[in-house]
Parts: sequence; structure tokens; C-alpha cells
Amino acid sequence: MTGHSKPDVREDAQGSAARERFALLYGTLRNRISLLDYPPGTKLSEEALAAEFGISRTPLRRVLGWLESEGLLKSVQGVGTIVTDVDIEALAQVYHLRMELAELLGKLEPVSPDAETIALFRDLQESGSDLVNNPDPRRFAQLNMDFFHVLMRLCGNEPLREISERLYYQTARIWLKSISHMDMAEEAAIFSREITEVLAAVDIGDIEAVGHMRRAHISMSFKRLRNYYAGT
Amino acid sequence: MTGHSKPDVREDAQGSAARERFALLYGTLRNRISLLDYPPGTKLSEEALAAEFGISRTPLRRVLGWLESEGLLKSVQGVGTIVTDVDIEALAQVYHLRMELAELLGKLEPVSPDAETIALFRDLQESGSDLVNNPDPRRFAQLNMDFFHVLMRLCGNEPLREISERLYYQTARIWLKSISHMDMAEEAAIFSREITEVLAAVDIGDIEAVGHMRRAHISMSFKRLRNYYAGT
DNA sequence: TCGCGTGATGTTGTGTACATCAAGACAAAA
DNA sequence: TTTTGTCTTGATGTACACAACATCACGCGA
Repeated sequence: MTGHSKPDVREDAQGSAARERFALLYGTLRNRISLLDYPPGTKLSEEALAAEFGISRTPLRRVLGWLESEGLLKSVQGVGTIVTDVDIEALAQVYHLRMELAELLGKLEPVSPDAETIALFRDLQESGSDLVNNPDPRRFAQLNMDFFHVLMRLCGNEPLREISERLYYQTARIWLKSISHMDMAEEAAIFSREITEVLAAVDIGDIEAVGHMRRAHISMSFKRLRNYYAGT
Repeated sequence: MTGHSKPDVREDAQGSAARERFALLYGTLRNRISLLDYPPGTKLSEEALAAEFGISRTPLRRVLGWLESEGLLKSVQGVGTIVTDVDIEALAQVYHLRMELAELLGKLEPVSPDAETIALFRDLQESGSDLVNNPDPRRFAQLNMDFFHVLMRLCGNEPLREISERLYYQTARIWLKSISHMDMAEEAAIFSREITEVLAAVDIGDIEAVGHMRRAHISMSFKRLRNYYAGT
């Protein structure tokens, strides 16, 4: 463990009531942003959010501050708290980096999957098959996010986990925004195949292979995204 | 540019007075933590800090929140705001990751150095020579930090820059804390050589070589640190 | 009709008082 | 002497009122 503990939703580190409330708010808002409940450019109202969660602006502002430090929000006085957007060029840089980090998954302290992790992958595989039959953007995004989090169980390097997560959430919503306008059926099929292939690698405990596979899929995913934007 | 602009000290992005004040506070406190003015374990008082800077706790708390999100602080109710510390194992993970990221410097959008950058490297080389003759922990730390920031000018991938900086500041103070008890003269000599070698690579525009060199030095630096801790 | 100033309005930023919590001091009982 | 309960103290967490700021609509004048 590094010195600081992210108040993440996953790790329900027993904290004070304040810390738990913070984690809940943080996870909720991050999900809303990632799942495009708040599309890029949306102006959030601190007062409205505070009212919704039954708290005052002060603790809410702490949450917004963290989301701002992760690049998902930007507060500017007199204007509002705005959900950020990224252009295709910045996206390219993030994707390049994510490709490299994916490969590092298998190189820096990989952890051999336990029974629970493998079971989670099998669940994902099944959900992936369902998705192919019933394509739905939001379910697609949620599944993609779940897949990412299960993958992170294979990463024993905590700083790498943190950074990968940070970058993932910076790109996830852009990916979702674009994917809605692309060939959902094809994308779902590709994603389903990715899960299957990763599961195969996980089954024999070859984490490095998982990393290479991830890298390949991130690369191809970005290429398809780029082609889409080139056509618009 | 990615979607969010870090209120960093270097990039004096013209913002409102509030944003500038924030950047100033952020840089000041980060430096104090990194240079061990506030050693790990120190309990900071929000009220005292607010008084020192002539502001109230509220804007200060925003700064502390960012530093907490970067892993340099941890606020806990009823106790205080504490400067974090890391154990040698967590440090190992960060160093492993930093090694890989250093190599990425030359692979992901490297920028060929302009005249100003080269001049900065030459200044650093000179300062490095001075340091060898007059070893001083604090000056060493400051120079190391300057060196890092100049190196980042060679990195055209902004997410990589951000992450590298984040990880650098997580390790810099631990490094400084240890280096004070080690052979300062030898460490300064090694550092001076590193600058010289990097300058040579920069002079002929081989950024990839810079990356490999950095990786090697980060690796060796950690090995020496580990040896030191093994002896205690 | 166009340009410009001006005020209304809504937003985030800041200051301040109070609530909540944890740690140490201290005394009483076993 | 040790243990335990309570109280004091000082820290961060929270709520709320107000200041500073940007935007837009409106109206005045050229």
C-alpha cells in the first residue's frame, strides 16, 4: 500500500462516517460522468447537487475538487462546474500511454488470479455474450467498466493501478460518446471476443499475455475511434 | 492539452486571482513537503497555515485536498492533517513504475530540445559540478527537482508528464530523507555524471537514449537506497 | 440598425461559527 | 500498581451567509 488510500468505491476502507459519505459521493458522481448522465460540457450546480444528496456545499466541494484533480471537472468562478471534454489529439496521447501501461500489467508485480477473480471473468464473459444479443450503449459502458476493474485485480503494483484507473476514466466517457454512433453490434462482438481471449490467458495464469492482449485491443479500439472521427 | 489544466506552479496559466493564489499555495506547500520542511509524520494545522498565508481555512482546504489526492497528505478528523510516509515496499513499486515511465519518455511523442532547453541543461551541469564541491542535502534536492522539470520539457505526452511528476513527488522526499544519511559526496558525483550524460544525449537530439539513461539511473538509485535500508 | 454600457441574475470563491471526532490527562476503583 | 472511565483539548468536518465574478438581456444613444 502506498502512503495514501484513495477513497475509492471499491475499497470500502472502514473510515469515519464522513469518509464513507465522501467515497459514496465520489463514486456516484464519477459514474454519472463516465456513463454520460452528465455529458461533456454539462454545467453542474453545486447547490443543486448538495440539495440532492442532503448535504451542504462544503463537503460536496471536496468531492468536486477530487474530480477536478482527476480531470473530469473544471470549476470556474462566475461560470459553473463544467464536465470536461477532450479533443481527439489529447485522446491520442492518453491512448498511447494506456497501451504502454497495459503491457506493464504483466511485467510489474502481476498477481496470479485466484478462484474469485476467474469466476468474475467468467461472469463477464457471459454478460458479454448477452450484450452481443442485446446491444445497449449504457450496458456496454457498464460492462466495459466492470471488465476494467476485474482486470485491475491482476495488477499488484498499486501506483500502476491508480494511474491506469485515472486514465481509464478520462477516456471511458469519450469512448462511450463515440461508440453510440458507431456499429454497436460489431463493437460488442469485438469486446466479447476480447473477454474470451483474456479469460483464456487468465485461465492458464499468463498475465503477461493478458497485458499484450489488452494492449492490442486498446490499440485497435483507438484506431477504430480515429477512423470514425476521420469520417466526420 | 488534456481536458484539465493542473494549477501547477510552472505553467502560470493566466487565471483569476483565486486560481493564481491556489497555484502559489499548492507549489509552496508541495515544495515544503518535498524538501522536508515538513518531514513525513508532521501534523499540519489548517488554522496555522491559513493564518500564515493570510487567508481563511476554506481556500486552504482546497489546496490540502489536492495534495491529499496526490498522496502527499492525509486528513483525518479529530487528529490532523498529516504528511504521509511510505514503506520501502511501496517505494519499490513506485520506483519500478518510474523506471518504465522513464523509458517511455523517448518513445511517446518525444520533443526535440530547443536552444532554451539545452541551455537549461548546461546550467544544471554547472550547478551539478558546484554541488560535488559543496555537498548540501537541500541544494541537492532542489537541483534534483530542477533537473526533473527540465527533463519533462522533452516529454510531449502530457498525461505522461503529469503522471511522472506525480510519482516523482511521491518519491522525492523519501529519497532526500535517506540520502542525508548516505554518502553525499558519492551521490552528488553520480548525479553530476547523470546530468553530463543526459546532456550528451540531448545535444545530439537522441531522446530515446535519454530515456534509457534515466531508467538506468533510477534503477541504480533505488538499488543503493535498498542497500542502505538493508543495512539499517 | 448597430454598438455599447449597465444592471439583473446565477455561479463559484471565501470567511466564520459551530458540530463532530480522537487522543491524552487525570482520577477513582479494583 | 494497574485499569478504566471521564473530561479536557485541539484537530478536521459541516453549514451558512456573503463577496467576487462572468454572462446575458435590456435599453440607450449614435
